[in-house]
Amino acid sequence: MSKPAVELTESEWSIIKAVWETEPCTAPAIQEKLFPPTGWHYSTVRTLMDRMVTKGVLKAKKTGKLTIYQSVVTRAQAQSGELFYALKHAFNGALTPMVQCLLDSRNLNADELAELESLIKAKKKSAKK
Amino acid sequence: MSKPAVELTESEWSIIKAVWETEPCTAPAIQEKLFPPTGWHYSTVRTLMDRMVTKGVLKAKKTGKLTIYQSVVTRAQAQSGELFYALKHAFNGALTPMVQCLLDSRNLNADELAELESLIKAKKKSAKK
DNA sequence: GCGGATAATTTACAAATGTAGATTATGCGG
DNA sequence: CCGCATAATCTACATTTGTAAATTATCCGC
Repeated sequence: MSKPAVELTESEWSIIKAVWETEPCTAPAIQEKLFPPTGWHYSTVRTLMDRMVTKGVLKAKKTGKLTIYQSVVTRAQAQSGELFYALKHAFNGALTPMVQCLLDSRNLNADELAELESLIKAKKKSAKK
Repeated sequence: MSKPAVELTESEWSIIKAVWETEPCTAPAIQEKLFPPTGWHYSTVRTLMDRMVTKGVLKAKKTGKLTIYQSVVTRAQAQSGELFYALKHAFNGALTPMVQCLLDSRNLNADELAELESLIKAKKKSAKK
């Protein structure tokens, strides 16, 4: 029952996003992929990834000389974790103010607003069972 | 133009929330208020608050032997910062998936959904100018 | 079987964060 | 004016995070 609540640092987010796009994958592959935006060297990436294995957000399996990594948490889980963190700390768990803040802090055009509206409509429907 | 993007740790969130409720206030007052939930001692609270002054999220003014603290960032600013952080890292800046995740990860009842809907309606109206 | 290329391992170190004890200063009530 | 209660300051230390160099292991092609 208990979902240990995924919490990722900024660097870890970079890593896990790259992993999701490539897994199963090796550290060198991730390093190469992340080098342009981050400039991280291999040992940096490797250290981060191994720490993430320790934390249980990635898993590693050794095959010959290569270590193959995979994610343990899904993107949705990690997203939820991040969102809950914000909801809990910044909004004391209150959803409406959070959405209000979202609406206020970005300049949404009519299309976007319409899209959000339809998301809610859809949710209403599915909840009504 | 530049809003330096407020970023708070979990402990800092606790502190600043207490400050918002009490300011202007002293460190002992905040410590007392936070002791029940956190168990933090005076020096802990004090250290955190002084670090937050350094970061520019609180300001302090000495009056006699007392140091009086006030927030520099508003609740709304801090909330935006937290939300943006999540939006940027977990959702690559895409609003719709974020809202989708919000809708999915909590069991919202019809009332709540209606409330969200009306928030959006209101926003549409104000945006249409 | 050997040398390179590639990957892994080990070790390091600074900054940030979480937590607080020990020491010192200070204002107020008697 | 002195002692006490309270607050402040200073110092400390462990853990986590960010970053990486140096060293070592290992496979693959020649």
